[in-house]
Amino acid sequence: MSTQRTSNKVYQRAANLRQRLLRASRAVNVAIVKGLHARGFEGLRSTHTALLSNLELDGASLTAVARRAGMTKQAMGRLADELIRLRYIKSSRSKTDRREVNLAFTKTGLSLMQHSFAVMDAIEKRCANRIGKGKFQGLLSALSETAIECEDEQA
Amino acid sequence: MSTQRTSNKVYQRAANLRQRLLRASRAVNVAIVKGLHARGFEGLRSTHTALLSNLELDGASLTAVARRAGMTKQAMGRLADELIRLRYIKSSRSKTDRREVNLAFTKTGLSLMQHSFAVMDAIEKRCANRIGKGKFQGLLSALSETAIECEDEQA
DNA sequence: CTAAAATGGTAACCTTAGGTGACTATATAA
DNA sequence: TTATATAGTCACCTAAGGTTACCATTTTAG
Repeated sequence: MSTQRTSNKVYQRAANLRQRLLRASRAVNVAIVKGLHARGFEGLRSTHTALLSNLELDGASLTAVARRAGMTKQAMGRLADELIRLRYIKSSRSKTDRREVNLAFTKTGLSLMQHSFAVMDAIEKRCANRIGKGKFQGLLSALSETAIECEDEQA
Repeated sequence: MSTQRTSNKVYQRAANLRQRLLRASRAVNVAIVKGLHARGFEGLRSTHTALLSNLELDGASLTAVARRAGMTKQAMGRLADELIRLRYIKSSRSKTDRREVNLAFTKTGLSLMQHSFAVMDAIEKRCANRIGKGKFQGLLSALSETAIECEDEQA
C-alpha cells in the first residue's frame, strides 16, 4: 500500500535558483488544490486551472481559452469535458457561429472561482506575512523579471 | 509541420504568485538545457538533472541517488540507462555488496557538471544583473520561505 | 455566387515523466 | 539457517499534453 518513493526531506542542500523555483512552484500548486478541497470543491486537479484561469467570467469559446492558456484545443477540450462532468462549467453551441462551443461557468463554477481567488489570496497573505510585505512584492516582480530575462536569453 | 499550440504571448495579464512561479520555473529550466546544448552537450533533457544533481562527484548507488532525488529507483534506473547511453555516467557492480549498482560520472560527465554549474551561474548572474544583486538574494530567500510556508500549510 | 481557404472542434494515437506491483539476487539478523 | 530486509529490474499503469487526420461550418476571392 505504502508508496515506494523514499523521503527526500533529509537532503535539502544549498539550492540554486532552479531548485528553489521548482520547489516553491510545486508547494504553491499543492496548497491551492488542498485549499479548494478543504472548501468542499471535489474532483479538482491543478491542471484544471489551465482552463479555469483562462475562462472569462462571461464565457468564451474553447479555442479562445486554449489560445490564452497556450495549449492545443484538443487538450483544452479534454479539460472542458472533465470540468463539465464535475459541473463547474457548461458548454453550448454559439448561435452566431455554429462551429463554436461556448464555455461558461455554472453557478458552482463561479463560486469555485471566488473561492479560488480567496485561496490564492490567503496563500499570498501568509507568505507576505512570513517574509514581509515589501519582500513579497519584491518576490513577485523579481519572478517576472527573471522569467523575461531567461526567455530573452533563448533568442 | 508547425505546432498547433497557438502563441500565448499576447495574453500576459496581471499574474498571481502561482502563475509567476510557473513561468519563471519553466523559463529557467529551458534556459539551462539550451545553455548546455549550446556548449555541445547533446541529448540532455531537463529531467536528467534529477539524477545528475543528486549524484556525488565520487559516485553513489542507484538507490541512494533515487532517495536523494525523492523518486523511485525504477524511475531513476531509467534515467541512469539513458545517461549511460549518452556517456555521461557509467555503472559498475559494487565489490562489497554485489546487489549494488554504482553510478559515477565519466570524464564527459564531469565536464558536463562543471559546465552545468557554469550555465546555472551565468543565468543567475544575468538575473541578478537585471534586477539588482540585493533583490536577487531576496528572491532566493523569498522562494525558500514561500515553499516552507506552503508546505507547512498542508499539515 | 460559388469554390477554395480558413477556422472551430473532435477522435485516435504518440510522447514524456513518473509511479505500482511483482519478482530475483544478495545481505543481514533472529 | 531460515526469515527478513535491501538493491535492482521487468511489465504495466497514469497523468498531461502534443500530432495527424478529419469533419463541419464560415469567410473570402475570383
